[in-house]
Amino acid sequence: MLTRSGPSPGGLRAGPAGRRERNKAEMLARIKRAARALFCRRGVEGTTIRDIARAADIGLGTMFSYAANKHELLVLIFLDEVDPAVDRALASVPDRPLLDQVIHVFNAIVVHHQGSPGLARVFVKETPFIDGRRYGLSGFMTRLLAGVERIIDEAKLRGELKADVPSHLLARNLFGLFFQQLQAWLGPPHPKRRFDSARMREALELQLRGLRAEARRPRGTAGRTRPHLRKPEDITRAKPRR
Amino acid sequence: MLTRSGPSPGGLRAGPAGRRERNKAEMLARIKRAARALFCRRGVEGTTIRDIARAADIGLGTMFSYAANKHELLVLIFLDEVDPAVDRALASVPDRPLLDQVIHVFNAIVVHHQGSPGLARVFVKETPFIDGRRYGLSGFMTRLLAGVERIIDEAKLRGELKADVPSHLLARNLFGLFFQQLQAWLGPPHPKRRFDSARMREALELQLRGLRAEARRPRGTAGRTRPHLRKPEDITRAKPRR
DNA sequence: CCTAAAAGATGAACATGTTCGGTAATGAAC
DNA sequence: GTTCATTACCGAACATGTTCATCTTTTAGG
Repeated sequence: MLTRSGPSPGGLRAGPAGRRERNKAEMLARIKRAARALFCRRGVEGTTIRDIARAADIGLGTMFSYAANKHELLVLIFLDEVDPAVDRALASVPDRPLLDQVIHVFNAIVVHHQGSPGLARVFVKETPFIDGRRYGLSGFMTRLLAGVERIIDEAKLRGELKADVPSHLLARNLFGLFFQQLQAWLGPPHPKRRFDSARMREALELQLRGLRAEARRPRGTAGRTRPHLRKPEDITRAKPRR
Repeated sequence: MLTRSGPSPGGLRAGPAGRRERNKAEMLARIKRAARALFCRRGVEGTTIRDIARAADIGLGTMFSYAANKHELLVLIFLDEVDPAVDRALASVPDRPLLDQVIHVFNAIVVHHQGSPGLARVFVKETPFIDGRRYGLSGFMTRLLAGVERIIDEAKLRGELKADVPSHLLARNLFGLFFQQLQAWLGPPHPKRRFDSARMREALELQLRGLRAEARRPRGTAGRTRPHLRKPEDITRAKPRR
């Protein structure tokens, strides 16, 4: 191994966290970078662990002390990107009806996945089946659901939603319906089809229907508190076409 | 291969569907029988394709002309059992509120899966990600959703549900919420936990809330058309405890 | 009956994920 | 500075899913 040079003769062992820690962190970063590049270029199944090890200049066996297996490695990488994307979305919830707000959050995930459907497919397949405590997936899910729950609570406060709706349960249901859409999109071996955001909106809308507060409505327009400002599809992303 | 004897000297080539067809069907049956037994005894991951081939007295390569891979073989087997179970459930929907009826159908799947959670785990994981057209999975899903839709329509007819609720969409949502519960049950690597039917009921109940018709109600008990006859949990299974 | 083409079955060979016993680097104790 | 225990790293060896060139059986045609 020429690149990973010797014990670095003199200076910089002053690192505060110890050489070992730093090496480990750097190595994990190198693995993730190499894996991400290869996964993107050749797909998940088209990439062997040997490829990743070679690209990261790391022994084959070492890979397995950083990720239990190939698929979990992908989850690890994806979470690194999805997690801040969701945080950003939660921090930028628009001032609109609850349905649009929830879709805004879920859309952060959809948009990210659209960048690499092949990888997202594996991610969505593996996510419910890995040990949540590892890789902070459990924390991610908790934060996401808590965020949705907060949005719901705020909708209650501004009188858009009935107060007796259990927020936690509703958050879980909404996410579940969203995840169903994700699976329907990425599940079948059609890497082509686009995510059907109109259909997701329908599904979420149906869950919300009847839960809306009925006070202060001028007429009887099916319970909607205020009118939508755009057509349903437009919320997806800036992209003006379609 | 001694058992699969020679060209059977004289008689029984009179088979109406041709020897070839019959052999193929019989072979598939043999594969499924052997695979099911081994999967049950040693688990999916603990069973190799070589094991199955040996048990079924079939060449290794032959396996792959009957099922594209090991997991799809499991789906094939499971569908054989789940499909009639669901049909039976759809044919025996009790005369009760919509929620109980839907749970009755979904419960057929839960009960079946409880018999072998290890296999069910793989089944639930793979199901959304295989080609639906193969193995009749697509037909199964269509029939299941159509059945739920029919139940919903009947609920509309007897005035339990608002007439403007899109039945098809509601059926999909209810199934999606059910499937989420399945994944939550079988997904994490805890083969122990039992299916949380109370939680499923909550989730489905929340989807149904507010969709119920409001006419003919004697008082204002949250829109329920008629009272439940038992406590919610009891619908799950005969088991009186809990 | 004989022959040829088509369909099916087969297992050796291959590819790749994963394990594990051995080796080297690191940090602590003295 | 030396010693020692701990941790990390490594890749050969293994296990197993999957492919494919070859052989066998079946069917159709003459």
